[in-house]
Amino acid sequence: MKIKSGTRAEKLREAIEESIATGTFAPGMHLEETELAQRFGVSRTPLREALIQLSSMGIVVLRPRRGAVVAEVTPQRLLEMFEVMAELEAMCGRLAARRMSDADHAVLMRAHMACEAACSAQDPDAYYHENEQFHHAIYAGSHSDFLIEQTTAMHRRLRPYRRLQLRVRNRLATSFSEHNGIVDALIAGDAEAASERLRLHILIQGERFTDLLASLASLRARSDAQSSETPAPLIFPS
Amino acid sequence: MKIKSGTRAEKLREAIEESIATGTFAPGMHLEETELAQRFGVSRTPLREALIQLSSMGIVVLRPRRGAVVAEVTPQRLLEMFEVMAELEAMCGRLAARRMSDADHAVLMRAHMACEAACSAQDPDAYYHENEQFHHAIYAGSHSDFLIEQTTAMHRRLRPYRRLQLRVRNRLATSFSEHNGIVDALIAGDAEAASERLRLHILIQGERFTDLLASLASLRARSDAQSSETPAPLIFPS
DNA sequence: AATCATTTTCTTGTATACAATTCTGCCAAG
DNA sequence: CTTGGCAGAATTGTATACAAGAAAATGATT
Repeated sequence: MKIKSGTRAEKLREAIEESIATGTFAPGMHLEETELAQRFGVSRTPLREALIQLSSMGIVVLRPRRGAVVAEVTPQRLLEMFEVMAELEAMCGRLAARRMSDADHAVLMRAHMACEAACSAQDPDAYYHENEQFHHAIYAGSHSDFLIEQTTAMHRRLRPYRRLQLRVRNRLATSFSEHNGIVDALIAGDAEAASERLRLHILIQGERFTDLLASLASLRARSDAQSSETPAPLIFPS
Repeated sequence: MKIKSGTRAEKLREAIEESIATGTFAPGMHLEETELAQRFGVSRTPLREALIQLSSMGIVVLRPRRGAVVAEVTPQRLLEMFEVMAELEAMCGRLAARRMSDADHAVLMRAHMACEAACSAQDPDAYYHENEQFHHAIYAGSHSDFLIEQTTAMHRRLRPYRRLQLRVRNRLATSFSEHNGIVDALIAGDAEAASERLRLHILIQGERFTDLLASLASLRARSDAQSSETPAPLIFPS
């Protein structure tokens, strides 16, 4: 059992991050320090520190003397994020194929089986969770601490989008079948196959998701008449 | 001419970053808020905000209630950082080979020529600067804003190590000859060649540098007798 | 009526004051 | 000599107060 590590700024960061991920704070929304501080029952000092952290993570944009706004993510940018993610995961896979121990394999297989169960049960929420374990097992298998950190951070940043993705028709079964190929390559120690299959696994998610967002955006644009100055449509899961 | 954008926390971050890069603040050193605030002539508030930013960048480690220390980078970790950097640059190269416009090519060639001049003049400082322009031209050529951001951030983080690297014998000439191959692949639009050559270009730097550090570390270990608890040798350019 | 200048208000940036926790040094007991 | 606990000091975390810049509102001028 882990004791929570205090420092309100830390908890605030998580709370605000959550609010953004769930759409309570919509993209483009202006985050006023005084108002947020009141809402969370703290002073402005820890709140500012939380905002600075979120800014470093790219989740909010902090312009000097002009306050903080929730970062807006265009479909184009989201695609670029998934492309980078695909490259990082591919790298994890390449190293993991060469470096995973028997114990690592066991952890991977356990996560893989759990994915299979969730897939059979048609349970997207369970699959979402087990899928995270599965991918993290691969990151860990790379045995490169720095790579693990970078990839985990990126994974976290894309989390809300991934989650939405799993709800589209047949995605669970397709995803699991892709996992099968990835596991085979990793167990066989085939670095190039593991790398390439992971890259595709992620790229496909990104492309599908970007398509989804683009169609949503065009739908919205049609209903919005001519809303004057929104240079790039703001997109985020509900 | 650009006006500097106020906010002391921002300037503080740069100042501290510089002090760490130049070794004034050595790895493992405890950064005391009150003392630093006095030294820079500001209060603790903007100083803390600067430390939080540096923590997000991985340059300092911030443990709750226990203060900030300059991050220690082991040779192992440094190698891992260069490996990730190599992958990012390779990705930039792959995209750039397909996407660079004539204008992009012109910018690249200008930087390449400047590198050649610095190389001929045996001027490491000039080469260091032109080399940055050269690599940034490739990042920009990828036309992926997110990738450009990530790669630039990583480049910045490795900057002090790169700089030291350029002083080893013949490295300038070797580096420039590698640049030649990269430019050829980019102009020819050969994505795989550009990607692979960039990956090697960076990996070689990382490996050489890690070797250098490891030998320095073992030298130090020998002279240090048995210094009790330094689990990983702290490494940073002077 | 529209536009520009000015003043007012509001928000952010910084400093200081206070609270809470951790580290240090000392003393005592084993 | 070591170990354990207990003040005291020192340092970090948070709140509040103040300063400075930006947005908003007001009024004067064309």
